[in-house]
Amino acid sequence: MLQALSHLNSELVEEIETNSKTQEIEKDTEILREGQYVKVIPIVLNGLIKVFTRHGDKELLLYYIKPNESCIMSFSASLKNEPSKVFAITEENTTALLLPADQVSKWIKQFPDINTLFFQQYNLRYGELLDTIHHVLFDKMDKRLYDYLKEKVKLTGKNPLKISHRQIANELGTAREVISRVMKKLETEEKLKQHMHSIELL
Amino acid sequence: MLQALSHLNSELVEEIETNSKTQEIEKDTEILREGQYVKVIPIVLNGLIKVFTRHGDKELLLYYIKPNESCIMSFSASLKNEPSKVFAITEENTTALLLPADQVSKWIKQFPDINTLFFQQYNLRYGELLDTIHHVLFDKMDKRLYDYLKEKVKLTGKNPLKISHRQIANELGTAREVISRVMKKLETEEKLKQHMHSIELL
DNA sequence: TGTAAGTGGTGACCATAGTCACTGCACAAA
DNA sequence: TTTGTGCAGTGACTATGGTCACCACTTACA
Repeated sequence: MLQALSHLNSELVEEIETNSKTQEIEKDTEILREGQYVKVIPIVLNGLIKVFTRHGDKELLLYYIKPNESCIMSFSASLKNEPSKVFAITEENTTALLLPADQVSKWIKQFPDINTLFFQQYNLRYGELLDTIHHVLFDKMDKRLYDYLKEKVKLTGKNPLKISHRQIANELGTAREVISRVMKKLETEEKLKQHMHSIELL
Repeated sequence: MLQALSHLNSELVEEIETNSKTQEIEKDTEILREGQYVKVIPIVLNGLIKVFTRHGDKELLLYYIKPNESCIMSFSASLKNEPSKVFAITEENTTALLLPADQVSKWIKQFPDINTLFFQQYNLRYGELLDTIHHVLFDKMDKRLYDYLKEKVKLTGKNPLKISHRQIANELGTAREVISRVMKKLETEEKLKQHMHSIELL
């Protein structure tokens, strides 16, 4: 049985399993475009989905959807039949369980248990957005970059990371040159602090 | 009957009315402190609640809870018995309906209809946080200040606004001097544009 | 093998806004 | 009247980071 659903009513789990389909999604697939209407709620089984926002040609990473989490904001969007305000893209090859939005509305009434799970997911995203705000407003680039790299290594399990300065700049909403500069600064600083040697690029 | 609840099951409305109490809260009352555990979910009947976050001695306005809205994040916090990550303060004299958190958990299972309302509230807050992120990261101070003033006039219905530069600076997460400067710049600019004359301070 | 595209490094410059220090002003309490 | 307190205005300085121009290096592929 699916671990993500392990604490739910078995009747509901059966419903979910018969009405949803598991899908393999290749790395770097855009699965949600801003302004798009949402018809499925994905639950990540494994892999990693990146959620971000855009403004002109600047982007900003909002958070990742990790295994056993769902992209709950899809659901809100689907509820009001509103277009999405964010983008989502697979950061790794990802397997996801796709719940049809209309079914989910039904299940919610039929199996109120599922709500606890949904509320938790909402809460999680709210907290992550709040963290993002703190980073953007209160932290300098050096701290933002350092935290970003640490998080990335932790999430992907990859070290060295395979990512270009340009990509990093996008995700942090800044320019490539800035990343170059700050990266260099971090490297020299961190040699002293004995931290940085555990994170490498390329 | 309460307008906020008008589209709910009448049995539920009765439950709510007998188990919740309406409370008058005076302007400038701190109703939620960061790190506090949450036991009631307020629904604003009239007045205005300001929700903000803090980092050191810097603050940032996140959003307002307007009449017929609820502070849904309280609920998430109460669910996991987690401390709150934000602050809330009444911006005006406010009347709120206080739903006991433990009762709400029960109602959710008993009256699944209430979920639609909750999900909508979540969605609203998520969207507002996203807007806040956009303002902070993508907009310059002049635009941020202008939008802030417009919004404030709209919400409070007061013009001229009674608010000090210091307060504005707090809510925008910047310094008083910056507000002074930008305010002056806006005033001269806006005389030309024929916009600003509709918003005044003091 | 030569060319194009992508990547990173770097110096110079600029704009925004955060900080500091000080002024003047209004109002209220002593 | 004097004094204290809070608010606003302002010039000077600084720091951060965004922008521009350009170079060097690698890789792919035509």
